Amino acid sequence: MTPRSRPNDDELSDCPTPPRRPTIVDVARAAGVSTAVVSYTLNGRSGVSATTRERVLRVADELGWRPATAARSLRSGPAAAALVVVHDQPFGTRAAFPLDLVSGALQTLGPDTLTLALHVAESPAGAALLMDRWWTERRYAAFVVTGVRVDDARLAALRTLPAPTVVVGAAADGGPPTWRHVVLDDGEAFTQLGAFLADLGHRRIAMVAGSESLVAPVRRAAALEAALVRHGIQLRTVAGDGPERASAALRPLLSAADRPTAIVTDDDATAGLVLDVARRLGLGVPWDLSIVAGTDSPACYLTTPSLTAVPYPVEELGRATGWALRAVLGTATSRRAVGADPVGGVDPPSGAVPVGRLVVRGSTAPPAGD
Amino acid sequence: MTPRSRPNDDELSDCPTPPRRPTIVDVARAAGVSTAVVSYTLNGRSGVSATTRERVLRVADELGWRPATAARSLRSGPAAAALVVVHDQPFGTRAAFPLDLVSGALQTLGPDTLTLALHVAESPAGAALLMDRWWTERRYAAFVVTGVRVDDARLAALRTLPAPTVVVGAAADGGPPTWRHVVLDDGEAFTQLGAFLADLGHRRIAMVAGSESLVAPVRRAAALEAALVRHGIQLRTVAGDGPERASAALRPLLSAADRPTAIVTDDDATAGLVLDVARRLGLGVPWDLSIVAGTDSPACYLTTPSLTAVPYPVEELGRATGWALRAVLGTATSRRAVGADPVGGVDPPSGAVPVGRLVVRGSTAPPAGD
DNA sequence: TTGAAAGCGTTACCAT
DNA sequence: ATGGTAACGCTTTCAA
Repeated sequence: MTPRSRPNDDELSDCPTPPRRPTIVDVARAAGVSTAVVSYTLNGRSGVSATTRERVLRVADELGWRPATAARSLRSGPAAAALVVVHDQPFGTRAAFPLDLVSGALQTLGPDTLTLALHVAESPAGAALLMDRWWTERRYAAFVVTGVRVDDARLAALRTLPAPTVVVGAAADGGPPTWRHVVLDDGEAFTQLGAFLADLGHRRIAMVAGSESLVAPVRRAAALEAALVRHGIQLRTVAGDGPERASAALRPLLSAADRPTAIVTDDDATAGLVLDVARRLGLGVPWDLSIVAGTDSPACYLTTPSLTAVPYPVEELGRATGWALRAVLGTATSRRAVGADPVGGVDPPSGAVPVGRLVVRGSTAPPAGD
Repeated sequence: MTPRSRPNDDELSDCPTPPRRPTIVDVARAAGVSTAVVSYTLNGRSGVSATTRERVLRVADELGWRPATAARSLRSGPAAAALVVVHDQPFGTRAAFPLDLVSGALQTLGPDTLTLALHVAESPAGAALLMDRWWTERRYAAFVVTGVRVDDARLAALRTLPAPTVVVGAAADGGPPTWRHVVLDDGEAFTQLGAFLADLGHRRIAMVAGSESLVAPVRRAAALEAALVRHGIQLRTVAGDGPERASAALRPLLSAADRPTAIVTDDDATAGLVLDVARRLGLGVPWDLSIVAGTDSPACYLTTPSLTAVPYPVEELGRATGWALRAVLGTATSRRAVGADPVGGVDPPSGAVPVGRLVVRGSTAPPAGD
């Protein structure tokens, strides 16, 4: 019943060596069938009688058989995708984004279907280089790109490979047919935010913009500006990329006679900074100044007062990314079909991921003179 | 000169299909040598004449040859390690830790040598399951474990596999010979912190502890307590795992008549919370209350006043992790030798990673009655 | 329904 | 110094 471990195994030294993992050859021998039958069975394909299938599965289980990734990849191509995170600036508060995104993606990707690995690169160009290398080495079957830059070296590289790609948070279209876009409807959210501030009575509004090399912050600022214009308000924008630049810009802005009564930031950390600068200048929040963080996070309710913020549904973005990943691997010149059943909710991949309604906390109020 | 792409390629449909990547067979044919010579050349092994080597390298480069990961792994075992991050609670402020750690590890790991992938699991048990699976599937050659729990399912699993493992931030020893420990000398740092506070004149000191299921926070609290005992001070400790528990514990603590004059936290976010609660209670920081964050981060100088903090050298921890990874893969029943040259600094892997001196900012001062 | 055998791309051993 | 070739573990025709 117990098969000999290997035919060409030397008899002497099998005690100290760790026992070889069983292969389908072992399973086939133990089950008294050929390897083809085992392969068919283990991949759930038709053409195997029920009794044989059951016996093979039982034997495989008893032997503790597990597929060897490398052998499988050699024939069928890799069954993994990668997200290469660009580690430009030291990670700020939003640094958990990639981890949360992957966490969300796992909810729509079964753990068996397709695995999503995270890697780190120093720059977009470095990330592009890695993806190029890993694609030609057939290490990954697809890639996920987040934090898209204005002229992004990664997208340029992926376009020429061309590898199945999921682009998160950039434009809703473009790229080869093997690309999918996951978009966040933050334009809509910032439009609503504009209306919210205008309705509160604010007329002098400023935005501390995020990095102007990043696509999403630019889009968000534009959406807010457009919304305010519809209320006859002109948005003042100051550069806010990094704490130094932000506080340098904030001090004169908040000291001036016609200082804004409301300030919107692109991220949560900068909103905290605004709060700090305001306090140093003796401005009461929210009475003298309203503050809105453009990206909600746990840090937003740690401050005094807590910060009104635009939600940032990273997990849902991740779920959508999972769907998109299955889509590109279905579409693409893919080397292996993705598994059947989705794991998480039954959401079919719809349009943009909705942001949801502004989270109003203590940092916003009507302007003082109202 | 240009070799035919494949011998058994059908002649008709090679326009639309993406051209096959060249293999060493192609290189061998083009260079007029055998695949063995090509393999030896590309792996930089001796036994190939200089002229042949040069020709082979040139041809391989012209053809754009890249090794196929799967084929290589099939023979030599995987050349990648994985860090499975446990995503218990939503990632807070320290969430960037894994990313920064990997970033540091890349500095001692060449990109070609060994790649380090990041994955996410829902729980320690889930992570253990994944690592078990991926080890038996021969997907990864080694694993990195961070954020070690008191009874950690991951370590138990890794011990039985047994897989080469790098344990970051737990005890300095233990485990099979294929394990390496990367330890942070935060015990020393917290000892110094105790002396610092005592020297300032503080006598009533409290610590808002981190999660008691995590090894590192427990050790840090113990170090502080021991240091203070040597100064005749008894440390009061309150549970601080999560913002809710922390603020629930802080309010009565800071309202009491014998409230502490100094508070130490385990992490940065909790320190911000302490600052907030103190402010609401009308306590001036640092005059009425000194605050020290047990983990420095960019958030620590965003507050008013900025927070005195214990440094947290994650990148250096990462570099040490890189070294440890090379060590376990040298030691282990490893399936492939790790590459030769370290990339970053020439640091030989010494003892514990030093934390460095306390970063004194605005949140600490002698107690009021002094 | 099942078996035999040909790959997949690379490495390593044994001849030459 | 170089060539031939057998693994590595799995998938997938093609026959039986």
